[in-house]
Amino acid sequence: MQRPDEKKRQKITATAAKLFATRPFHEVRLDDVAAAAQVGKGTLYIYFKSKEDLYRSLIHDGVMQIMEQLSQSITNDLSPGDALEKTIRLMVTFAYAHPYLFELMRAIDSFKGRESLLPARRQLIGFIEQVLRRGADQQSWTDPHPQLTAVFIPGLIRSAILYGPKDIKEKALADQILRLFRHGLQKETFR
Amino acid sequence: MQRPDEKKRQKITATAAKLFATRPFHEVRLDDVAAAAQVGKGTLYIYFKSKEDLYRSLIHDGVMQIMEQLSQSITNDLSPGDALEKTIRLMVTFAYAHPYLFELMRAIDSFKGRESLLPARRQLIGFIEQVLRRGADQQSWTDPHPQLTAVFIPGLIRSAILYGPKDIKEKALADQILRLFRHGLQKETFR
Amino acid sequence: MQRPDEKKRQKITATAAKLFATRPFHEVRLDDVAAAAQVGKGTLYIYFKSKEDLYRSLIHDGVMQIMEQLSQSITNDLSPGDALEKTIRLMVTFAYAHPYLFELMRAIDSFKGRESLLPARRQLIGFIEQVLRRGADQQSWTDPHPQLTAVFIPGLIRSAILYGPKDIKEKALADQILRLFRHGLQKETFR
Amino acid sequence: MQRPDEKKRQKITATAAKLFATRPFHEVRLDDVAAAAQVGKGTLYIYFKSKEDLYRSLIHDGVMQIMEQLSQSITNDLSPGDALEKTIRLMVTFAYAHPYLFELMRAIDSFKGRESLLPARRQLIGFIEQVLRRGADQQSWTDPHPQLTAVFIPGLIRSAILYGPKDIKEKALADQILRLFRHGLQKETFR
DNA sequence: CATGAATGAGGCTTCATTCAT
DNA sequence: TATGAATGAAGCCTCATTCAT
Repeated sequence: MQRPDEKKRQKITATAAKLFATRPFHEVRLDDVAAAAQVGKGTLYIYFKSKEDLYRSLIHDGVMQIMEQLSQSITNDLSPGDALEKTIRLMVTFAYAHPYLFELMRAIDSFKGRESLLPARRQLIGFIEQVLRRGADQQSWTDPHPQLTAVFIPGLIRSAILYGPKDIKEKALADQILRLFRHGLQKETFR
Repeated sequence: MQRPDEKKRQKITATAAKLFATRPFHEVRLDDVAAAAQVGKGTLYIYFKSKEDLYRSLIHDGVMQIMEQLSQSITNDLSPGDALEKTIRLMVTFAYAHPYLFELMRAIDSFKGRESLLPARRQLIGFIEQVLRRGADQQSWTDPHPQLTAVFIPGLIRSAILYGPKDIKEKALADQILRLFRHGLQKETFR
Repeated sequence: MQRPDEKKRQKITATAAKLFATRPFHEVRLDDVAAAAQVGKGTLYIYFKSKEDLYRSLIHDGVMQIMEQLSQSITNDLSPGDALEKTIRLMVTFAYAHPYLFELMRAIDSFKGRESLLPARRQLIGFIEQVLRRGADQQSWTDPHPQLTAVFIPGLIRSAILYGPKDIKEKALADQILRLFRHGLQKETFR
Repeated sequence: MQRPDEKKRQKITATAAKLFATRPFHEVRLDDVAAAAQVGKGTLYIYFKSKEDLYRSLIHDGVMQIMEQLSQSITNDLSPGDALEKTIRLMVTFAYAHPYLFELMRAIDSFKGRESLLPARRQLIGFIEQVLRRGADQQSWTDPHPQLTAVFIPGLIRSAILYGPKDIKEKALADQILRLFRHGLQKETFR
């Protein structure tokens, strides 16, 4: 990803992320992106092939970052329970550090070439699924549909970030998700 | 002389829902909507103020329908557990019956007048929250953040519908969500 | 000019005149005309062939009315000076009685078929020209360009009505025009 | 890199003036303006906010030009009579040099924001009025309504240009107007 | 004759993309 | 590499006109 001026590329990326998160794709004008990033409009086309390419790059880069962090942190020597906890905490932390990413993923799967932008997301879901499968295989828990549960995790984070109470804290969110996965809503006495 | 026709409005609505669900807002052409609905382009503007108004109406109508079904089905004589189960099953059923709605809600919250279309969604979330609070109040379960949990429910359904395994069945999805809420992933010995 | 319902036709005409005088042609919607005239939109097409036909009719009818009044009042037994005075006073009176007409004539000559709507105006100008020529022929006055002077008269009235001081009275306007024609701005002593 | 080009703006202005003078506002297509000016359609919007803005600019610029010429030529050391003559000759000359302007002013006062474009016109009328008042003050002539007479002058020119004999010459027009202002139609014995 | 819902041609305008500088 | 003026395809929307009732 070494381009002529990596600094400038990142300035564009950061600016664009903000704008794309704030309004829907079709309301973001490249004029605005360029102005906000303090570069010429033509400059955008030096770093990105098109508006859609810029947009996809944002998502791709973001998801790739989570993926990298996950693959580094979630090693096979962790117990399945620890792996799941770490996965969730790491994703929640990431969501708070990159408040735009989950909002951005909003429309990602709807572009014409739907297939072309799933890979990064698929990888992420696949990774989570493996964590869940390991837990089921090792009988740490039971899950008839780990593939389904895997998509639940980003789904929960996204809905919390976008629609949840504004004052919810990172730790509270992670705890609540973990609580759900550990023992649902049931009374403490079940534990 | 013809009177404004509710049938025609619904034909447009149904057609538009399909198209808006298939591609992102900015890729849906009103020409196509009109053609698919077999009405003139101008006719759209008899029933809807603008493209965005049409889009918002779809969501609004859909969410309102869920709301109505919920308010009719979820009565206070149900036990909290039954109320939660019924809520989830009803929403999942609705999601399968209206495969476009959850897809549509994708971008809805990003339009300029964000505030203007949340009401319906807020109502829905508020309703779910009440169900959850009743359960907590009556000590059927414990939930430190019912407002957060409330947004989880549509979030789970949405992520399953959009990104889950294509062959997942309605019952399996509802069961999985219920399982999660009832006792998480745990076996007796979980952790 | 006997149509099915002459009352209704006149109501439309009167309403349309007001609207066309208030805004430029392209800003007057037939929807508005119909609503203001309290008739259905389709009804307009019973009385007029098209929007432009409606517009032209307004002018045509108005100019024809002036013409009729002029031909009745300005007879050959009048002295040229009296004829000119009567012509001017009559036109000014008409302008005050039909405040919209001169405003309406604004754009009349610019439509595609420019030639097709001049006739009424030409007749009017021609009539005034005859009055002027008679005065010149009978040596009541001198005018090297009676055809030019003829167009001056409606031009003066129009500019006074549209751009003149709002409080100018009918008599004052007629007097001022007559004064100009009689002895220009020159000092009273010339008289 | 190209800078916004005053030349290009003027090319557009000149072209548009021709077209707007030829047909009424609503029959002028911006496509045609762009094509005739040999610029892209979008280019129009770099220099003008909208079709109406383009139109108004034409008038405004034109009236401003007359104003400038007048303020430069009509100085207080001129006798009132000379000032009036110069004013009229200058305006007539301008009308012949810019055959479109008076035609353009046709509909100008009817747009929604009527107030917004009168300033230039008002200035012009105000200027003429001053010339007339000076003459009256210095007893060069008598005029009970200089404000009315002031609007007469552009009114006369306009009607002559638009409706007068096609072959009338610039000098003949100015002479005729001057004759009118100097001593009306009278022969020594008029009336 | 009267109506107003329906139509669709066509306009204005936007905005991603290009390219001369 | 960087710029932003220029472009023109394409969309939303309007509104004169039609026609079923």
